[in-house]
Amino acid sequence: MNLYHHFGEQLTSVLDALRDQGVLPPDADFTRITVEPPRDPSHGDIATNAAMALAKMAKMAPRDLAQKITELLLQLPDIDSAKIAGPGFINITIPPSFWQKIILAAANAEISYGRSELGRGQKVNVEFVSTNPTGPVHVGHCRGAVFGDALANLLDYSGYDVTREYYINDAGAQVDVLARSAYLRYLEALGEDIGEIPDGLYPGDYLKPVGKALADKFGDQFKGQKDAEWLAAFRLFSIVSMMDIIRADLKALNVRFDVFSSERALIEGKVNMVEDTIDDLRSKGLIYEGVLPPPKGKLPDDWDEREQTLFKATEFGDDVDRALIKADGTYTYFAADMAYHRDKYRRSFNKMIDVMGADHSGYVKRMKAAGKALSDGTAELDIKICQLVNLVRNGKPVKMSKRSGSFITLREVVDEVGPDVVRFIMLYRKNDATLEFDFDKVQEQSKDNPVFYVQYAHARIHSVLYRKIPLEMPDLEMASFEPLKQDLSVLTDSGELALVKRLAQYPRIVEQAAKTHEPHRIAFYLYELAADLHTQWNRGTEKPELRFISDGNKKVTGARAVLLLAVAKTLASGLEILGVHPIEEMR
RNA sequence: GGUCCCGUAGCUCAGUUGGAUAGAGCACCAGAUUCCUAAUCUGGGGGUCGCGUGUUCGAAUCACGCCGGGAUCACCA
Repeated sequence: MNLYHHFGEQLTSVLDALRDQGVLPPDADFTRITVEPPRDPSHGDIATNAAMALAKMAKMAPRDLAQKITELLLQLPDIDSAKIAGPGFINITIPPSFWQKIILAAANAEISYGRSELGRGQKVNVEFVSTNPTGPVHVGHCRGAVFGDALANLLDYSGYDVTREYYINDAGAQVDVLARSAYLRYLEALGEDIGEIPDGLYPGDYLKPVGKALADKFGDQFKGQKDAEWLAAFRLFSIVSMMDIIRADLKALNVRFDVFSSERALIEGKVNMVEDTIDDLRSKGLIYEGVLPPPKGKLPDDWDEREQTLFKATEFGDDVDRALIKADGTYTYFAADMAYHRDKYRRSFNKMIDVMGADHSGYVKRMKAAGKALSDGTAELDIKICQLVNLVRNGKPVKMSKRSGSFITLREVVDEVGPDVVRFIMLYRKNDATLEFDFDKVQEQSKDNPVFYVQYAHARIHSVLYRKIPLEMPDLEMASFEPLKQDLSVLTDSGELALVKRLAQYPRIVEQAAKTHEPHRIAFYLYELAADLHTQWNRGTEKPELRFISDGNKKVTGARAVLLLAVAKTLASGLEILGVHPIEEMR
């Protein structure tokens, strides 16, 4: 039940009528018309710019056209008043009966109030995390993991057919390093003294169990053998082990995937898909052998000018053409990624979203160029960049040193503060703004902590509906409670109406968040809804007649219970999109 | 130097995809409150939306140019 869609349709019917009357030209364009809440609530419930947007086409002054529109609007049901304001805005107010419908829509368990059919079942692929399978998930990937998961939830909630996908980068040099590191641990498990892990190999303890497992599996048959003997087997075994760890790490954060795609499989399958992709592009005239100009400004000291196989990325908006084959003859990461995106496209994903870290921002243009080239412009590829997260403890930034292996893992953070806190905080900021994660603040049980604040609102309602009401007003016990039979016309207090109006915004917020691929909008909305709830709760301490449980007044309490139910369900719905549990009591 | 992101109240940040007098939290100031529907409440001050030009009925929002901060910059992933 989207208020603004409803009245948008009403408005369209009025405009159609005006077109039939000849007031508007037959080809009048309605696309610039908005139907939205006015910034200042005193202006009314709904505002439209229709008269201003159409004034030129109608060859009328905006206010004169507004007059014609309002006359027809006032003949419609569910419109109390329609007034012309300012340069030609039309401000509409709607009657209490309509607000009551919204409360019921939100309170009714049968309807998912915020869901929409925006996506119309369209397939969308959300690719995220996609970290190298060389160790546990680093805390730096936390944000992308949460963002991608929440975005997928959001799109699913908005009527898309969503696939969550992880691209395993198991074909580059790193996985060879992984295999060599595992080999050392294998020797260690066989009782050899391996000393310090040499520079350039992965030093982490997490490879010890892998070494042990390899020793159990292969015995000492590879001891002292050349790497050609064992490299491939060790690589495969290690990658599988690392993916087990990564999957478990992500699960701890309640992040889930539908599909794991392997980069190596693209190259080593029956058809070499990377080669196939390059052939494809070549037949479109988008591949050539050439020499790239060195980067402008400072020249890398080991700059080596040479001819390479290049993709004409500049034809699709990139700044330079991009290399596909490395000096050693293997494919670049980009070449494989093109093949991968072509694969997604061929799996009929016309809508793709890649979630990347800030360190990949330089990669966006070439990937978008690739998306256009591979789909002949028919695929929509959006790339979301998650900015850095700065960890803070005791008021000081947490320093991390990759070299010593003392990096902080996703698992450590989740174990310390819990998945709900990590998720909410990561989403309580726009994805392209840097974020501060303060271990002390995010665990604080006070209203300064937005996670606590929102969850507390939900718990408070639960306490009224499921603890207090059964004690004080057994007739309204939730098990047999019937929202439809309550008289909502008694909800007239300003704080109650504020809650209702906030509830009415929810479908619109979800829709905007889905359209812009910005789940943080949900988090901010939930904070505001929680604030309205807490405010009304607090007013009850001053004025007992405003308490949700009104002494001895079953009628009022019943109506307020419907409102609380609506607020709780909306909070739970939004939290569910964010992947945060709507807890029922504070511990 | 190129590219991308950011710049909004003292601080941390929203800002309805171009709308009316730009918002919230913290901090600050002034009151209330020791009560319980547990983990305060109410009110207030505070702004050149980095700067400038342009686009139009209308700009924090769009375009271009500067300034400041961050990320990144053949071949890695």
